[in-house]
Amino acid sequence: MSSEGKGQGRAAVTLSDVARLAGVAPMTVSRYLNQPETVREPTRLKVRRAIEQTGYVHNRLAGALKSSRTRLVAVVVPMVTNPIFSDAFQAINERLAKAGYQVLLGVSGYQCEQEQELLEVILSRRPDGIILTGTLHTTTSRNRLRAAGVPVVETWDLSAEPIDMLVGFSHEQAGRDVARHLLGQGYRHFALLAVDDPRGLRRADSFSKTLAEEGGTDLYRRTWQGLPSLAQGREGLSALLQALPSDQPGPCVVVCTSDTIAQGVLTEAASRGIRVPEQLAVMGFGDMAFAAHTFPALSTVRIDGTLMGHTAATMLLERLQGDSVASKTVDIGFELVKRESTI
Amino acid sequence: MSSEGKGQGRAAVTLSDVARLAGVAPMTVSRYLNQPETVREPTRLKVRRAIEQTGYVHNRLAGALKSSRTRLVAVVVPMVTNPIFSDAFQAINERLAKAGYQVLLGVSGYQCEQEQELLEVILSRRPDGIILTGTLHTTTSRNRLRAAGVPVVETWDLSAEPIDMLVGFSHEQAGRDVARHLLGQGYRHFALLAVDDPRGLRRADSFSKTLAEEGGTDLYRRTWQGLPSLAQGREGLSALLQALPSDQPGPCVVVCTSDTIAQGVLTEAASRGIRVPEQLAVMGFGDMAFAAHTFPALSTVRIDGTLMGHTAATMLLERLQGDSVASKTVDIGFELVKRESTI
DNA sequence: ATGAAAGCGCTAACAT
DNA sequence: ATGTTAGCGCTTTCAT
Repeated sequence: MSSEGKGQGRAAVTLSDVARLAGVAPMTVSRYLNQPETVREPTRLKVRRAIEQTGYVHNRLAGALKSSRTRLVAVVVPMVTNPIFSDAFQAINERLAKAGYQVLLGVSGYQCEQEQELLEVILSRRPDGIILTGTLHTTTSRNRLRAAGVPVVETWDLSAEPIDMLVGFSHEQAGRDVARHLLGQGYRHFALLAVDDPRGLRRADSFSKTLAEEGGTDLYRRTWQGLPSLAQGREGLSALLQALPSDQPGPCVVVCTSDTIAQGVLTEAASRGIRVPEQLAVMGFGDMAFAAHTFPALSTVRIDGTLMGHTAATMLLERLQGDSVASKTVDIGFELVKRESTI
Repeated sequence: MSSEGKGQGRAAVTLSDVARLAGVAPMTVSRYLNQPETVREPTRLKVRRAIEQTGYVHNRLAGALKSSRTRLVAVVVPMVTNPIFSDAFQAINERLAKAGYQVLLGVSGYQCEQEQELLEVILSRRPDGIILTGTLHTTTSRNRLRAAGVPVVETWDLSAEPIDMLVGFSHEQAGRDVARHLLGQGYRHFALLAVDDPRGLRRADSFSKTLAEEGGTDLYRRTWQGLPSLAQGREGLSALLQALPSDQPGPCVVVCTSDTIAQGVLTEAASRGIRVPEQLAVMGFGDMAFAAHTFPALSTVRIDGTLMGHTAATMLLERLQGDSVASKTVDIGFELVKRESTI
């Protein structure tokens, strides 16, 4: 190869090389790169040409070291394969990219010890900000984050004591509202299909508790480990049908902590010729893209992931630009969406 | 707040502070951090204590500047909300994290001009390696990448002229194999539902071409822009049914460039009481997690995203560790999975 | 509007 | 096994 790559060929082009070729000081090139408007057009032209000729690529590593601004934001998600996070993550990235920041990704695997290790690695990169999923962190993590003085946004939850900033919604309230809504529709028989993610579990518990308090009705419950899947929904309904008394007096609602599980329930129902919602009702969570297009269309709880991501990124950017010190908490709420899978 | 954050309080703790407190040279602390086995236990202990006392967090920014190794790998995906990439992305991240590398995320939005801009920003971070999606890049991008001398792995495709390393499968062959398989099963009436992503389109074109050459049969085709969705599948089948002659002599296969679209077709079929595969057959692509659990179970083309991601990361890491200069191409292949949605 | 000096915090290379 | 020296490539700060 004839390239002048850093690996094999000559030393990489530096800002000083560009400056020499352009006949200006290195500082002028730096200004051209960072605040072009402070450089006069004739000078800009010289610099531009020199950059083109040399094929110079700005080195933000060195700049960051001096200025202690990396323009890096670390985003920690539990699992990239869980589509519930995709919209928020996409929105975060979009917003940050537009503002000239880049995303350093961390995957915590739903474990706060793993998150703690991750955070150490992340902090060693000196990100300008950190966006976390959830409010469940080790004490060490919280202390380190505070000590580092990095702006932090926690997402997907509300908590009494955020590390710094927070955007999310109340999972307790979501569970409660679903229970009340279904009780209000006249349902008295419930099944709950959940995966063991911490927030989903809290919704489920809140749901059960509300039922116990306000309905006094029976509840079949099944919990899985890992990611929500169609298979769980199918399996869950099969098991439920076996557990159900044959003299079941009224229709049962299957409440799922994820739309994906709910879609599995609908699928299993279709495969058995069970009519939804007449014989069996189904409630999802998330209002993912497909929820409006299942058959029958899925009643669910809408979470606006895009809004959450956008809000999180915006809060962070505002803090990064201005100096508004106020810790802020934003409740983006949720919305019950009644479609055809429930009465 | 009483924290010693970089923002408000005192200056951040540096490696030299730790060294002073431990009564050793800065270099010894650096060794402790990077190759602890080269430091004797008594010294290690002193350093460990000093780090704990000061709450020191390693600054890899400065280290990277000196050593020109960032331990950063940039990963560019078209869209994080497209679940087809999730498994591969997850596998990449896992493999890299285990090896002490971190992922810098880039989202190209399926546009190679956008990718080009992204690449400039990415290169300014001096990543040790780059993993790209697809082989469609601007000439400028290819040149810059080569000039930078960064190891590059392109994924999700095979191409005559990779930039550096490559792992994927042949979309032409996939389209052809699907066509031949279905012709072999006796199908003569075809519909094709596609989204306009470049690789899906190539599969679709190859499929159509093979049909024209080897089957001479009719083909209904519909293409959407953007991400694959359930809604497209439902809409696509509705439109197809209207377009179909009422005296249709045999069953039709709906071939989709994504499992998600195929799931939509199954959903629409179920909602209309159309029996699959007797009255209508459906073929997906991807073998995503749900494909084995739809009703009926979806025949599809399996792509092992986890394997692809793992392979890509491993190739990169090998290059980063050893100095094997050989450009390598890996064909991970694909597999036709016959389930119940086709005969 | 441009330049000169100094140094961000670490590690490669070379001692000891 | 540990220490010393020098400097990575940029930007802050202070001149001009």
